[in-house]
Amino acid sequence: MINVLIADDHQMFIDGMKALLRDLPGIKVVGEACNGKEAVIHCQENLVDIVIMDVNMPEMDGVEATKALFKTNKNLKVLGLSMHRDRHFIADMLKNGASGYILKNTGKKDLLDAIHTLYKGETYVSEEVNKILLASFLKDSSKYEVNERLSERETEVLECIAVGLTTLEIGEKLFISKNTVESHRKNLLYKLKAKNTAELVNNAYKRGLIN
Amino acid sequence: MINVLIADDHQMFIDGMKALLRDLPGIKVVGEACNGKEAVIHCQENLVDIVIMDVNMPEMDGVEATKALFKTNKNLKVLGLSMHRDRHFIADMLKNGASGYILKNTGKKDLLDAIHTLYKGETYVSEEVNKILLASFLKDSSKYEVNERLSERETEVLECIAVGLTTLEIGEKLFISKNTVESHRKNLLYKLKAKNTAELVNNAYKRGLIN
DNA sequence: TATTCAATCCCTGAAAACAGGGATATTAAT
DNA sequence: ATTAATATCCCTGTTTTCAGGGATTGAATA
Repeated sequence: MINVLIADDHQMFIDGMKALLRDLPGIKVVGEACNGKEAVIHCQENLVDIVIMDVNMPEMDGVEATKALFKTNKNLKVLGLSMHRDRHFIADMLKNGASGYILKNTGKKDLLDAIHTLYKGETYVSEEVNKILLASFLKDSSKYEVNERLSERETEVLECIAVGLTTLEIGEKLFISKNTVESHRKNLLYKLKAKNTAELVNNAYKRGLIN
Repeated sequence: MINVLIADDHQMFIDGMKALLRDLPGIKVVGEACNGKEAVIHCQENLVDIVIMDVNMPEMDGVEATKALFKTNKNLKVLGLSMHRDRHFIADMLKNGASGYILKNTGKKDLLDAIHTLYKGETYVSEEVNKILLASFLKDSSKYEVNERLSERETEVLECIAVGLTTLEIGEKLFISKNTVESHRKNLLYKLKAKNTAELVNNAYKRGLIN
């Protein structure tokens, strides 16, 4: 019997997934969580084999939750799940201990394949995810890799930018000079490969850095 | 027997929903659609009582699809569905013929309540949706209402802004003068109540105008 | 028919963002 | 001990956006 936990911030998705897995032999949904924190707590207190983990969640996102889970329990398998076909999420999840990744626009078959593959101790990525990873690899292999993970400060600045604050206003709010904010801005543009503020916010959404 | 069609752009959500409704007496999922266009076509060719319609979809969104469906078949009931708790979507759906609305963060119970209520010919909005509508009503009742619906052109410009094009570049791409683009920009800022480009993109995402 | 609305075009001046340098202190990792 | 990353601060000049006017056309609607 494979014990599965579902972590997603949309109850209806959880309910649907539970119904999907309900009648399947060998699979049992033993719990649900609407954010990363709940997922981690549940796994510490109960026996869970596989966590189906959405990446974008409030409180604690899927990447952080996976990292936390992997630290305490190496036997636990995490299956990453997201709407966005963004390579950074996929890479972050796999780097931090996830054993598989599928997109929400793939269907039931891929999900079941993934669960069974993970339970055997192997890695599963759906066909589309594989393409994304391959394309990403080919593009980056020759160049030096930029650390696209944002620092705490950068994330703060990003959030301020998104709600419409100007550089000066952000400086006042965070008690730093406007020059500093401009530096963070530059680094954000670089890291998120954006040409201007509009694209910055757009890319931040695409990567789920804002919700 | 209630014949249900599910329209959502995420296959996994459709599969989950199908599983959820599978074993229920009196309900039968007779079809699925991954965009508004498919939903409309399916309803023209098959007998459908209720369409569970996601708002954010490619090709043709839920609002447009509902409008189209309502023109040809008044007996058909549409249940609006979205992740975002944005009052504009809810209002747009209900104004254009939807008989109910629920959010994806509500669970199975609300969904079933909604389906049965709609089938009886009544209107259903979940508790949370009701709160949103009430708050919206209280806020707007005294003021004149701004038509926040974007024109086609404005939507085009919005999309260009989001991918990082400048006013000049947008003008070149859409074969209009930069002055015209600036006008659209101004109207967009006004309609989406944004102070600048960053907040504009942010609000557009929050309302699901970009995906 | 009159009016409203979308879409187009035009202008100016101020504010903000962007490109592009450079610099220092602290901390964490190699 | 050195390096790398983070966070901080500074400057200049150019480009872009924003706020604020105004105007015309055509289509749809009341």
